[in-house]
Amino acid sequence: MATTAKKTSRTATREKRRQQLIDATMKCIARKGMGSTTLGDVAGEAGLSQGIVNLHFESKDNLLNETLRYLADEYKTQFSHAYEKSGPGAADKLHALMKLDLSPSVLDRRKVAVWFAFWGEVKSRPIYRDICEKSDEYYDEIVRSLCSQLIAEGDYKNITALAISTALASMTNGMWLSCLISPKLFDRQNAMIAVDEYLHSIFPEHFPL
Amino acid sequence: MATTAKKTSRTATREKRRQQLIDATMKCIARKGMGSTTLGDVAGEAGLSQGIVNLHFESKDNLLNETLRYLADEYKTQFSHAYEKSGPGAADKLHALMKLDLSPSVLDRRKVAVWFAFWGEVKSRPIYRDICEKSDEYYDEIVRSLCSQLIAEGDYKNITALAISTALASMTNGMWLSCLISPKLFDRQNAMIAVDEYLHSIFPEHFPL
Amino acid sequence: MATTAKKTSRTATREKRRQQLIDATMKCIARKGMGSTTLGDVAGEAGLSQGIVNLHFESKDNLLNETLRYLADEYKTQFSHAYEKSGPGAADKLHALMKLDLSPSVLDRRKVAVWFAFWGEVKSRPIYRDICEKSDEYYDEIVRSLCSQLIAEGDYKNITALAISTALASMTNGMWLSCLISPKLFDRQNAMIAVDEYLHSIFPEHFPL
Amino acid sequence: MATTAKKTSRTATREKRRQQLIDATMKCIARKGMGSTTLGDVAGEAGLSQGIVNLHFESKDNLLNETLRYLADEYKTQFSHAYEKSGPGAADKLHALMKLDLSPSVLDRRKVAVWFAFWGEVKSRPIYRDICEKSDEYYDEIVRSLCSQLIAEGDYKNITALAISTALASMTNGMWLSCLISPKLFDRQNAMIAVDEYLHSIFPEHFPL
DNA sequence: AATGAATGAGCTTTCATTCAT
DNA sequence: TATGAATGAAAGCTCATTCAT
Repeated sequence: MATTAKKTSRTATREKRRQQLIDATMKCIARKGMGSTTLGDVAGEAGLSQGIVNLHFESKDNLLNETLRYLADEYKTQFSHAYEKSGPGAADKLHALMKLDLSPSVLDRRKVAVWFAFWGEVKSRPIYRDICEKSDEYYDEIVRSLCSQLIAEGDYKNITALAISTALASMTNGMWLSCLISPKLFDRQNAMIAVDEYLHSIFPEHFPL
Repeated sequence: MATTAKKTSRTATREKRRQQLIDATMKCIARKGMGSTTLGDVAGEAGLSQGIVNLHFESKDNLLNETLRYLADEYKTQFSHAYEKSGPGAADKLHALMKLDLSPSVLDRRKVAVWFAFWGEVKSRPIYRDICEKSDEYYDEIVRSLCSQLIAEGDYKNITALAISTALASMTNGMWLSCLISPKLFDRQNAMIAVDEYLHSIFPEHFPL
Repeated sequence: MATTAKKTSRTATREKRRQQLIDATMKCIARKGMGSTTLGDVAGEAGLSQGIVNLHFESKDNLLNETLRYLADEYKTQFSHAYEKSGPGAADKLHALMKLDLSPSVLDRRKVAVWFAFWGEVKSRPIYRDICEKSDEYYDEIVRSLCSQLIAEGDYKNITALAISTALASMTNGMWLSCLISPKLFDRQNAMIAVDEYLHSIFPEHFPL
Repeated sequence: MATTAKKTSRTATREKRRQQLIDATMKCIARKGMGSTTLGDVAGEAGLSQGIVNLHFESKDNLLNETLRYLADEYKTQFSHAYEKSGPGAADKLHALMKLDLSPSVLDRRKVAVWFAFWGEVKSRPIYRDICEKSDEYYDEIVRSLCSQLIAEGDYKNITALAISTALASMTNGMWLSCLISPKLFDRQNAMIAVDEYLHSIFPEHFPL
């Protein structure tokens, strides 16, 4: 049953409007870049009027903060989901997480562009850093813990969970950059192969070819 | 060669000014971010007057293009230098290149911030993409060729040079991101260890522990 | 008279709302100044919703006009009351009126601030001028007539009622300004003394020390 | 000799530009009121472009502050001048000061409108209050001191210098209001007569009719 | 009658660019 | 070549007003 059926543009839940504007913001950033995205662009993209963003977000800065927060939350949700839904073993989970990072829903060039747009301002905007750092910490910790489990389970010597989780996280992020810069050249499959080979070479027992 | 010989004081000055302004631009971008860097900031950072940038670069867009070009050239120079100066073997060279990417002169948070600032606009500025892509291609090709050599030399099966070079390049780029976002947590040594472990696991003969 | 009799609850409500909004307007003007008072502020001060002012006053201009009219009416009421209630002689009445102008109910810094806020726009808003002028004329005429009476009654030479009423009216208005600008320094008693001394020096017979 | 003869509009002393803009600001405030004066109006009045005010004053607030400061300084200058130039006796000086307050150069309706525009915001803008208060204190002190001198010189009993100076200062300020509100009715001569009569009634020896 | 989300004109402010010196 | 005052387009933001509920 249609929840509340067709609503006119004048009435929408506060939350819905905010989400609509955040979506529009991401679209604009992906298309025009962060520096060239104006509140007018965002409003236009959402099919609403000039003042709408300030009405719902107070300021452009706040809109961008919220957009980044949404981006991080959204990723976290997918991450948690992938973690939960995957097979019970640490290897299954680790693989699922790597796969997620290279899946079309995450590694979408437009979405990646938005991430990079924010990363590009991280140094000069402490609040972006805070949000990204918190997000990364959460992610790193889980990956590291999975690596620790694998090390404990297998006969792996001379490797540290920290080094591996660092390598893995870095690798996928670096691949996002490749996708951004050389979309033509970038090959999702090859990327996945590179990850798989890495996993195999480190944890041959858990990740046979 | 004549070009590097004595230049007339006039062109020397001109070139010097441009470099001075590019340096100022990078400093500003690192400190304030790309979006907040104005031509006034750049001129001020260089200790010169308002109109100076337009005088030497015509437009802001052009200044930024030239700055990115400089950044890419500078990296290329260091890259070539590391390549030439390193031991004769492919393994030596590969290791030297990886080391370079994590060396303080390249992996400097301020410099990384500038790279990310440009990457953040790559999607919306084809010219940035062109510059970055060209740079990456050059780099990837050399790394891939080194990997190919190692594969040919050693008894490595089931691995492709492409996957490895992809992994390696991605890994260091991803590490730059960690340095940017979590400078406190980021550990250059651990990063190097992660790379070394990876190289060892892939090419155990060439990279013994 | 029917008008002041029982009103229908609807019109009563309507009148009450308008008064409530006028009161809120004066509070806002006193606190934030005329230039910074928004309809949102007024509605908020009244504990009502955004659109309420336009509903009851059509426009902001109209609200301000009505507020000034109310201010003038309110003063006129107090003025008339002071006039009627005071002793029968012209001297009594004149004194009562002067006293009123310096009484806490009239010379209240917040209220004075509102008067000055409107006076500040008098030059550019003919309607404000009209309202103020009408009010002043009424007031001046009565004071002048009282002065005339005193001159007729006493042995005062060489003075004109016009000059005196001008001086008196100006004096109290000027004192309002002192209260506005130097509330700490301003002394209501000293102000009254100044007026009394003036009256005594002009009309020694009617205003003995 | 022409100082620097005709200059183009593009080049003017910083100080001159600022003054030009302050003049334009006063004109605009007098004509349109403070609330309706935009930076565009001011720039237009000065025959310059949009951004000019922010270039020279940083912000609108600052422009207004500086305008009030100028207004106060200008008055102080005229005041000091009148004080110095007048006859040696306290009576001469006092009379000169009163006359100044009613002279066309001070009591000009446009200028008065500007004063009232600022006074209208005094309550809500502490900085305006500061400026006005400082100005008033200076003025009051001199007038009071002149009154004290007259009291000492003459055979005047039962009057305090404070009460008189309060009355005098208030009177002229109040007359400004009359001029603002009822320019048609307001009569400079009658105003001066009112002041003179007052002075005569208080200090008959010093101010004979 | 009352609400409050939405509008859009108009404001202040910023800043790349121009240009007289 | 360099300066820096001036320009003016464009941005973010405010707010009186409208209107569906």
